[in-house]
Order: sequence, then C-alpha cells, then structure tokens
Amino acid sequence: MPELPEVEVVRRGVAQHAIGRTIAQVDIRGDRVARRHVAGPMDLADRLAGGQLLAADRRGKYLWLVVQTPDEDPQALVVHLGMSGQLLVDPAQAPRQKHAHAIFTFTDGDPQLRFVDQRTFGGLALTDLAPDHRGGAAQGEHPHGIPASVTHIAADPLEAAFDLPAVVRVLKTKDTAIKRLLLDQNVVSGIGNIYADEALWRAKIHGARPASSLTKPALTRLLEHATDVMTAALDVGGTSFDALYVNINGQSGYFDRSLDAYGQTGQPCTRCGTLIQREVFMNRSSHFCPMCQPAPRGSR
DNA sequence: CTATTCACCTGGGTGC
DNA sequence: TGCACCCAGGTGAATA
Repeated sequence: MPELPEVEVVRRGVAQHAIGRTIAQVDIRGDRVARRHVAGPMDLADRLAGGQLLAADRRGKYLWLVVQTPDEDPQALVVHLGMSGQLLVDPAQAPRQKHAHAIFTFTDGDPQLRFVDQRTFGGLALTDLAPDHRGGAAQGEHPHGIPASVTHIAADPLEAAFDLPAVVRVLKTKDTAIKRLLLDQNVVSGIGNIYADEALWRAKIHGARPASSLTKPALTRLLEHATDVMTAALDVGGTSFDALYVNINGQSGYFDRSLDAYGQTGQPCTRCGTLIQREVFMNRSSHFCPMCQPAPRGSR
C-alpha cells in the first residue's frame, strides 16, 4: 500500500521521466479519477493541455506535479495514489491497462505517463499553489509552495520542516490511542497502517495506549522509529505485497522481507519469539507482539 | 470545536 | 464450478 516511502519512490521516478516535458493532451476516462477536481474532468484535461511540468514534489502521501499551464500561474496537479494507484511510464503502443483512468501524452512523443488505479481511492486534481505555512526554519524546501488542497496535511518526518518536539508536545496532550494519532495526517503525515505497526513494534508500544500515558522520551523514540523504518523502506524501493504497488516501471520494492510486525500474524517475534498477534482496531488490522508490546489495562 | 464512524472501490481468497 | 461473503485500507464527509 502506498505510504510515504512508496510515494517517494514514485515521485523520484516521475521527476526523472517527466520534468521539463510539455503535455500534449490528457485522456481521462470516467468521472471518478477527477472527483476531487471540482470543475470536472473536462476542465482538468483542458487546462493541462500545453502545460509544462516544472517539478515533482511531495508531502506525506500527497504527490504533486508543478505545471506551468498556458494561461495561468503555475498550478499543482495533485496525485494521490489512495490504496492501489500507480503512475506508470509506458510507450504509447503498450496495451491500455483495464484501470488506466488518465493517460498523459507529451509533445516530445514517448513515453506516456499513465495513472492506473484498480480501486480508484486515488485521484487527480489541479489546484492553486499556496505558500508553505509549515515551512518555518526550512523555507525553500518547497520552492513552488504547497497545493491549496494539501495545506491541512502536517509535515512528514523526512521533511526539514518536520518539528519533532512540537509533534511530541501535541501527542502528549491527547488521550487518543497512539496508533490513531500516528495515522492522523493532520498530526504527522506519511505514516499508514504498515509503518505504524512497524514503528510501534520497534518502540515496544501497544497501539491502543493513550498517547498521554506515554512519556515524552517514549513518544520521541516512537517517531524516530517511524522515521527510521520509512527511510529503510525507501532505500530498498518500498514495500510491495503484490503487483498493486509498483514503481513507475512496474517493479516491486523489497521491504516486505524486512517487516517485523505487519502481516506477520502467527510468526515468532524476531526479538523474543512470542507469536505475533493480529487484532482489529479502528476497523484496521493491527499486528503486534503481545510480549514486547503489552496491551494497556482495560483494553479489549 | 473535537473525536469517531463509515462510504467509497475491486479483486483475490475462502467456505459451502 | 458457482456464489456469497470477507478482506485489504486512505481519505473526507457525516455523525455523535
């Protein structure tokens, strides 16, 4: 599932293959892929035609291409991969994928850029760029600004603008379960179910613990583990379980081999040998070691 | 205002 | 072989 490392792999691929190129046309199929583009798919395709791609940027799980459109200030083409979205680089003669919702052709010919999404939880939208009010001491990290539709998303742990002590202070005030907060993109962005479970395992913390019950050093360590595990995943191309998550060339990442908790139900904990358990929490699967990560009193 | 739940979507797997 | 059902889960609107 695309979380921060997987989205970053895609961003790098798009940057390599698409920056500087000019869009000839965008073939959008169906209404759903552009449902977050309020003016509709026709407007999206019309305004992108003739636009030049200036940059590929990212915050958390949100990826955007900065586009110099013919008639307006630079815009952000926000791409969210959702659960199963892919951006693929393909020659024009390659068969159209069943779930290819948008195909970008360029004035310089091949390759095309295709947005393919089996479950269409992801999508495309063109929005204005706004100054990065979260930039703080790290101005210049997003020189084109942040898409207006992404300004509510918190900085992610790989950004210079990420203020770890400030996030820890926020967490310390909340009685909410720590896993819920790790997944809250308004608190810290980029973490999804896989890396939340991995960070909690590494920090030996049960996800149902109220954040306020953890010490500031423990919360700090947890976020550092989240940063570490996402960095390690990025180094090997992300986590793939099947053909649903792939880079722009259709290749899988290798981090699934390094997972200690997520998807390891019934396997021995690599630290203590106790069998990893799966529990449903927040209507999601949570994987944890019942010995290393004791449940809080009264949970379940 | 904050906290929590649920609809959205498809394909692969399972049990009968 | 067929079919009903469950499961994966990021987001944001709806609800409490």
